Amino acid sequence: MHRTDVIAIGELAARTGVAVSAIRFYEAKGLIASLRSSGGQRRFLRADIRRVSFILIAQQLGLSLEEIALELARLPAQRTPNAADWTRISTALRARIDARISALERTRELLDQCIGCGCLSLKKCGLYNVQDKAAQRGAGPRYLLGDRAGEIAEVR
Amino acid sequence: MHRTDVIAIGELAARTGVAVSAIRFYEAKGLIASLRSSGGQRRFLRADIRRVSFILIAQQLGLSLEEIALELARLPAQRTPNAADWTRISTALRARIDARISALERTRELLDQCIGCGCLSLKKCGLYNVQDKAAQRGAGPRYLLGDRAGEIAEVR
DNA sequence: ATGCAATCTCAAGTGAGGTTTAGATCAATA
DNA sequence: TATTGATCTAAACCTCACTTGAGATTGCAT
Repeated sequence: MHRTDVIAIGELAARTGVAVSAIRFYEAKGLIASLRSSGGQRRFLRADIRRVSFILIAQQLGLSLEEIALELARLPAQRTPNAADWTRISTALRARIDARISALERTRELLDQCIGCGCLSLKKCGLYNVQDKAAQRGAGPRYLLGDRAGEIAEVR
Repeated sequence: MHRTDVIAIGELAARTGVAVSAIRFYEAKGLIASLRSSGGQRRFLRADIRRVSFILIAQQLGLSLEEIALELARLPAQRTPNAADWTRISTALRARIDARISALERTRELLDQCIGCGCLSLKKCGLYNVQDKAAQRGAGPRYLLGDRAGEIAEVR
């Protein structure tokens, strides 16, 4: 039983290593919620420390704040997530990690083929016939291509 | 020996899958250079297809355009890079890929430990200290995220 | 010679993920 | 009680990596 069951924004910041401004930003984006003191200051539940921690971890795995918000929406807001909550969510993260590793391994394989021949075609040694075939894809926001690490940039 | 030894910006765009505007942007940032036609239109060398391909690959590996510019600055600008050039640079990329894979595997291991214990507690969870800043795509001050990822309580 | 797509420049806009600033108010200590 | 640090809101600003728009010019094909 803690003396204070809610914490101020500064303490949440200190406990998570996140700037106060970022916490307000996360709240504005709907990733966390706050109560208010009589004077209008934010008060957070202790469970929010873990929610913010989750945001940081998920960010490191490449999820956007929007994607993180979707995951967090499935967590209980009013209590500390329990083992079942965490298992569900961390299993989803694991799939994400696996996918990234696979993509990187594929890229590495393709690159290895290139290191020998000096081409960057990422195809089987197209050093002298780079000019074949026209291109496939038009423009588009690069961030949309994020999950396709191995497919990009094949010179055709 | 080719009929056209230089190509227009549209062809470079088509051959790399990058938008014309992005190519102009890369040139403005000094990642690639162009000749000009008598009328002032950009003309690129065929080698620039590979330079642009390199930009895309390096981006996938989490390098910023500024970092990529540094690598590209070590490539010959006025001739097609030879096998030795590409071997040096692609070997550097390979090291980068290896590092990212290792980091992700470490993260996965920590996550696996967490999927049974249900912890999301800062001090105990190794995930909290994982540094994989390059995992993100898209814009934003990623370097700040990375710099802060391991620190605790940077509050002003 | 004409038409039209491609290209040009320069400026401004976009979106993610925040930070900074300004001026005002709150809340815990001396 | 007075003060001082923490917090408040709103809006502006920031970087990165581009895209979009406007208005003018170029260059290839009929």
